[in-house]
Amino acid sequence: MSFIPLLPGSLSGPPAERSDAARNRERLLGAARELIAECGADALTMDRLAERAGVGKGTVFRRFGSRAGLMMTLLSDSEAAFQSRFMFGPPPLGPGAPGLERLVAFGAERIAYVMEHGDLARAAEASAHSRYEVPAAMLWQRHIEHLLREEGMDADPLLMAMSLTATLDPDRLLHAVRVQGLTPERLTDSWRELVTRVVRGP
Amino acid sequence: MSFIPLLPGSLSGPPAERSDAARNRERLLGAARELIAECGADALTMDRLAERAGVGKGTVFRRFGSRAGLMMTLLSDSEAAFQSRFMFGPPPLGPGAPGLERLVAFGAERIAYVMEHGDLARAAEASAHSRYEVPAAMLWQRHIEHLLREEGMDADPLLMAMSLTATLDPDRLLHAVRVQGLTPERLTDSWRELVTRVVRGP
DNA sequence: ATAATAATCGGACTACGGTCCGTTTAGTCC
DNA sequence: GGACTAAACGGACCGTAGTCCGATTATTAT
Repeated sequence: MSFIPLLPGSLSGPPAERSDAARNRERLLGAARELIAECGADALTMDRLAERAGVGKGTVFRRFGSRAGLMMTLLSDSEAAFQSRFMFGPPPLGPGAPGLERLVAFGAERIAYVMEHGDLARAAEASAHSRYEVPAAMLWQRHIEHLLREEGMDADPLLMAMSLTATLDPDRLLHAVRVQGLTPERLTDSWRELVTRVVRGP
Repeated sequence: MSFIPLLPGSLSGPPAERSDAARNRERLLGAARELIAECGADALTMDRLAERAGVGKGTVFRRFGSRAGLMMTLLSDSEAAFQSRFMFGPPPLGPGAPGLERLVAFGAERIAYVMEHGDLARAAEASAHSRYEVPAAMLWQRHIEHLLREEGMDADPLLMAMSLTATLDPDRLLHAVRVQGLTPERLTDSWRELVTRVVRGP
């Protein structure tokens, strides 16, 4: 018998997850990916998901809280990868390059990210209350603010970061590309112009 | 008998509105204003509105198409006033002032507008499909684009206008003020900084 | 006035996100 | 193994936006 639990057991974290709960979470994530592959993220309803996964509707909501929460869970891997790239990865996205170059790279990567995971990202932030309190969104904004300060931005970096973040909103970007027919390259070029002008004061 | 109809009759416009339809539209608008005055725009549901106005639910939707359409109708007066102010009114908002000053004034007025009609504006653009194809929003964006060109903006004025428009999104502005506790003055100052930097290239 | 017609009306109906609560079951302690 | 407890389960239920279609009514021509 071991007195010391060998791995994530009862050490201060949430009291672990019951086995049936874990099993159902996997089932649900699998079913969600299937449905999205078949019909797209927009067509995924919580009822269909529950049916496909063979669980009750209540279970879906207990696991993910809301439709947006489910979408965030589905995105969490690529989201975490993105975060670690701009926080710890190689320049110009990661630390080591000048702030302006990092800002440009950040926008470019973010636009590419939205082009790839667009519908999911949109669905993930389409929550009724507060699309702006999603931890990921707050992190991006603080990151932009940090880079602005690093570049000597004197005029209210918080609000400048907010404006720049608004430019990268998935909903807007997807509309620009899918409805207006603009190319991602053009969006990226415009982002470069924008941040350059904002950083270099008038 | 008169061969020529004396007023808005059958002259090319929509074939006029039946009297009961007009009466019901007035009833509905009145009831909507009452409900909003009592409980706020967010608490206005189409069922309650129909009940208060004493009409069927179908009538509400035939008149306004959707909840967002109703909100747009409620806003149309102040919206039209705003539009004519920045298109034909006195400087610095209207023509006569330099483009940059007009841009600054536009943002300031828009922020004030959102502070006053915020919930309505948010509800009006919260339509499922395409919040960006609302005629009013497209007009603002083209106006900003026009002012940018006037100031000699060389770098993709259309997308720069899109970014600036994103900054003025009612949802974001309301969140900044009501949740984050920022003051409208601070938003206005930041807008001034932003457009100044964007217009004066690097 | 009457009939014909086309628009309007009303409310039952659907789809969806989200909640609630009585029932079941996994983990634990004896 | 058996009893106990807290968590998980499931699906009935709710509120809401939006649709549909048979019944109604304003309007116009005769």
